[in-house]
Amino acid sequence: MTSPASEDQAQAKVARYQIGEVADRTGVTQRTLRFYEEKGLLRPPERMDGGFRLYSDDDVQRIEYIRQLQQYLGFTLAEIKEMVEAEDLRQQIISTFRPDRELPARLERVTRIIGALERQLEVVDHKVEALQEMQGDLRAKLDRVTTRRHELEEAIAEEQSQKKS
Amino acid sequence: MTSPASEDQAQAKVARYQIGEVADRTGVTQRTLRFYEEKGLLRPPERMDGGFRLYSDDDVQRIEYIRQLQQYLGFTLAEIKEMVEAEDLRQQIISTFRPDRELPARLERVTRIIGALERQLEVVDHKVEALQEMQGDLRAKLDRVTTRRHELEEAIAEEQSQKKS
DNA sequence: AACAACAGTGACGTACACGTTAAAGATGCG
DNA sequence: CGCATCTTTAACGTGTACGTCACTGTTGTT
Repeated sequence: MTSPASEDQAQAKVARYQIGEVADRTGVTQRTLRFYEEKGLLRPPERMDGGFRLYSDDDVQRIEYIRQLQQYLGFTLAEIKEMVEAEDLRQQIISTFRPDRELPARLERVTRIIGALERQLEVVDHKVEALQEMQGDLRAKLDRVTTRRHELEEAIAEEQSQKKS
Repeated sequence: MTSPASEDQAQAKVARYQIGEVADRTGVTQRTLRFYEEKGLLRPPERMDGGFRLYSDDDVQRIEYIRQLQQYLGFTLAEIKEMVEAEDLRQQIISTFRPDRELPARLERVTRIIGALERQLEVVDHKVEALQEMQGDLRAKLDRVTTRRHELEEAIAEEQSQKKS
């Protein structure tokens, strides 16, 4: 019974996926998954005996999060790395849940997380603002041009009716 | 009097800037300005006799617009090119302001502009939505973590007062 | 006219974000 | 057990968005 000191929680059904399946599920390539790991965006997943990567549902969620940040929001991988590192810190604190002792250390980590979150929020707020301004501009332009189309349509209709007469 | 058919509007004070000044004003490098021109993001500006580029206020505005799209909104230059091309079409229509004849052609151009604007709006709407969701998530996380900080602070304060007693 | 400072055009270099082989080992299935 | 399929690492290739020379030509100042 010399188990390597792990897996004691009732491991009911912690699903694990190989890289191929994760790639299919998330829509990113295997290469990209390894790349993200290399760059520190993903924590090194477990491995099976042969060395194959085994991803958890958490990992899958995180990959989807990364893609969101990248594709829809235009963050660079470096920025995303900072953001997910903060996320990691949060996870650590949650798992390190011995509710007393080392309170000052815990306080400090929490404070750092708050700082990171605040910085992220600032960036996001700024982007939202810029985008909403754009949205307004675009809508205004669209309105004006749509009006012009109506005018043109009417002008053409008039021309047609004049030809007929 | 065989002028090459141009410049008849009272050209009161159309300011022109050389590339260096434009670079300073907009914060982009000269190299980038030439690059944008090469890629079709900026219309080729006027030149003076020696070949130096002369930018207008319109050009400067456009450069700032491009930077907004790129930096805050995460559009690629290819996407931006599409967007500013639509803008160009609008300008052309405004300048080509002979109010009758060729009405169907004008209608078609207007319709194309509307299509482009609608596509842009769709993209922007999507991004705004994604960002606002993020914003909510971040705020929620921040709330939770801030609560935890208060708890920790109180716990520490308690510990302190116990030491004193 | 001389001269520094600025601007022009290539051409090559670079950082990011992956894609694409290539070669070798691991797994699943009949 | 054999064999196709999958996964591994390593190395090189690619497109985007510029940066960095290097060298030539242009402008403003004295």
